[in-house]
Amino acid sequence: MTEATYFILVALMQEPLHGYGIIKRARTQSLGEVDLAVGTLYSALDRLSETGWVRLDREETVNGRPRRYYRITDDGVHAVRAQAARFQRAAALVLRPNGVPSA
Amino acid sequence: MTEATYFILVALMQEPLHGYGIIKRARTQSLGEVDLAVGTLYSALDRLSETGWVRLDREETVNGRPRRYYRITDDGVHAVRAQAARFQRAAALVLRPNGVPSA
DNA sequence: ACTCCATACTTCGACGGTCGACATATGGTC
DNA sequence: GACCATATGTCGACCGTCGAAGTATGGAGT
Repeated sequence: MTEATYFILVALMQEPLHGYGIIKRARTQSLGEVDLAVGTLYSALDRLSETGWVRLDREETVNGRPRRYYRITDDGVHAVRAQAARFQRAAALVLRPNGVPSA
Repeated sequence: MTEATYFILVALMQEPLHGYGIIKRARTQSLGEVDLAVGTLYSALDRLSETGWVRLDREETVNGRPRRYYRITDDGVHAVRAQAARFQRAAALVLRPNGVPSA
């Protein structure tokens, strides 16, 4: 899972959001480190819909223009937790150099 | 920094290694999760040499064939520590949902 | 009024990194 | 003799990221 995908899923863990809302939440949650490009977001959202980690929650019409809200699925929650554990282990290799396999 | 780059740098933190040794160490350190493809490794090593995070340590000749050992630089150590901290924060968003910015 | 910015979705081409195959070579195991 | 581990390197294909352009509204500043 790429970092972009991870932060999209994390953003959706609290509540369903629309595309632009995901970009904003990822930015604040990463303390400004992750700034998703629109191209990255929408293509990632398409991919996530196909894999079933995210699905369309509802569609609103604001000012005559559609606003699509996405919701994370149970599979998505499972995937993001697994990735968090991988990040944790990867970080531990450097931050807590105990238990590092010597070979 | 990509995950491949991260695990290459982590592998080199203990001691200088040659290409194939990096692949093996990354595999054991990641508990089998990261299996660097040769194409990924050598192109990443070229990039890391250019950015100055890694440099050629020494060159041995074994069975008439060259064996190149790479060493991580101080800049490289700094970069990998910074990335470890980012991984830690990313993981904490999911594993310790305290202190998550609400907006 | 006009400009600029934030909000909001979509598409597209360029770019960068990853992957696996191929090439090449030796030594050990089955 | 076949196969695998060791070992370096190149190449094209593929996939994900990026930024720009297009489109559109509402609010703030000049």
